[in-house]
Amino acid sequence: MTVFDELKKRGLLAQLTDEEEIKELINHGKATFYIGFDPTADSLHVGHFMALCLMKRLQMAGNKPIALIGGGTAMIGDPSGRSDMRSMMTKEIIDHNSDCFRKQMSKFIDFSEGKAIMVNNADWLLKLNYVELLREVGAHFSVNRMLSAECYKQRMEKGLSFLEFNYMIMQSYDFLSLFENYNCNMQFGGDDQWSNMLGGTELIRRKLGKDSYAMTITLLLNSEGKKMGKTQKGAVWLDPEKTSPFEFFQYWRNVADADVLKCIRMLTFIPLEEIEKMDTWEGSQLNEAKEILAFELTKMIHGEEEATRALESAKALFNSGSAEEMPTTVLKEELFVDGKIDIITILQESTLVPSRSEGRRAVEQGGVLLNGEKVHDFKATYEKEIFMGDGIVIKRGKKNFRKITV
RNA sequence: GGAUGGGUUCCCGAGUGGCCAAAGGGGGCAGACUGUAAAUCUGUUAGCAGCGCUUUCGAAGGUUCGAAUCCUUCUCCAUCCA
Repeated sequence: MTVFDELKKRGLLAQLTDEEEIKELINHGKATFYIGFDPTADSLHVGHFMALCLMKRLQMAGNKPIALIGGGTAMIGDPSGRSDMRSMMTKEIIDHNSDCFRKQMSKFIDFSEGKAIMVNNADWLLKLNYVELLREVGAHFSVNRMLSAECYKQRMEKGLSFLEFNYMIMQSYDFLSLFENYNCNMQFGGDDQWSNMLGGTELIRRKLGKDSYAMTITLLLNSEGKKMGKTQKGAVWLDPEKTSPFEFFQYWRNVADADVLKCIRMLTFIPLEEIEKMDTWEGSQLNEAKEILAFELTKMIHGEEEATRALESAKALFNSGSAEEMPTTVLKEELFVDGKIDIITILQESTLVPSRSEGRRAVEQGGVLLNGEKVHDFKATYEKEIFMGDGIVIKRGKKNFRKITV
């Protein structure tokens, strides 16, 4: 199967400027393409991961990827699909984030000589001269056209600053520079980038009279139409310091039935034939598929060892209620009063609850278990002795476990 | 620059002097049911040393026994006019 067909069958392709031409180029390894990543945080997340996978697949097919870190565009902030303005970041933070991105990306993509390159658009964007840019680039953009772009729709109601309005120009300029300096003839990205990417191909056509191509990948949405890879607490990060391998594993282990197969197809490298077999799975059998999904993804990002550990922990935890590998909290000596400690303090110390009030509620509603026994009284106190040795296992709700020792 | 409307808790949104820690919905959390899924039902959803206290309605001042609500200044947003 050709790369193009594979991408298509996995449901990764969203919009393309010229299907035939793109197919031809990427199937024969003739494309030099770029994907931009704005360093808006100090770690990549799942959305970036999809783009990196695409990069990897195309690299394996002999195409040359350019990973562009948006050190310059991050100074502006992409308004696409957003309902409010991004907070402005300082140069220092952007530089730091760029470094983090660079390190994480190197784990997935082979940047050795000739295989792929990494560039930072701060290198050319920050040097631009305003008037010159307006004459050279700005003249080729129609404000009317830009405003009618779908990506600004929400912002047309809430307000759009001139700063952000220029984002499209910057991204288009990036494509032009890469086209001229690196023979980059294609740009890929998330589907929300479509308008910005078209801006680039248009600019290249108008300035240089040459053809370039753009293709977007489907945004990973769940069955409710929300972006996946986000939790109440924020994004699911690739950095193990920000989202532990176990949490990462659990996120995927817990996706809805309706979303498992789609995730496996779009995110993993499992051969399509195998995925097709899973397609017939139903009911509780889908749990197996979820386990595969979680394991595969954890393996890709944190390595096989961590993935196995997460899998084992999860199994042990949900079957017997205990496990070797579990987030552990060590209680400090001063927390004990007369050799005792109360349940609320334990909950709070272990970060199972954010406040004492919530801890009290959790106990009152019967959501707290200590070594498998339901805690009925929020005033319950415990002797220091029971935390000795292996300690105890405390559980809040169905899925939050913590081991407590002294 | 001018006119008008507006900023309420995680989000949307009611509330125009005491009955307001603030209706309703969404989301979250917990319980029941289950398959670590979905749907449904129930409870809960500012913080604390539980029936009391402390902080909260864009910010700072003021009026009042008492302010989310009235006044002043500031600030931010939207719409219309320039």
